[in-house]
Amino acid sequence: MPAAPSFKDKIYRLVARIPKGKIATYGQLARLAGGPTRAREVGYAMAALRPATRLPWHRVINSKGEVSRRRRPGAELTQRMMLVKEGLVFNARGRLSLERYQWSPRRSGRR
DNA sequence: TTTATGGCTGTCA
DNA sequence: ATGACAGCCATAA
Repeated sequence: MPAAPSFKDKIYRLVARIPKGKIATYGQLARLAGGPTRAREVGYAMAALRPATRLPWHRVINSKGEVSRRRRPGAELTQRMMLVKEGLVFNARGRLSLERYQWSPRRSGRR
């Protein structure tokens, strides 16, 4: 029997499911992983990814619909560029419409 | 141990 | 709209 996956692992699994052209917020992922108050850990989990990861980490943004600022400036521009490349459109204030782009996971094997 | 720092978020002024 | 604050909690030092 496999050990229960950690919160972090659940987050990674969820991120892997976000389809191209869609985004999810940190808080949303935290809720889906069963830790409604642990959004910050989601951000932490993203920050811990290796540069070579295949996870679509760039599809994770904050609740305001914008790319979060980080410690190392510049990387956020990369993220934004990747999203634009996938066809998402930022408005004049540098935000994405959550209405339009937020991912709604379909109930599948999870649970 | 304690303190500081985050890729966060909701509430309130 | 913006900004301060308080919860949140894993990591690092």
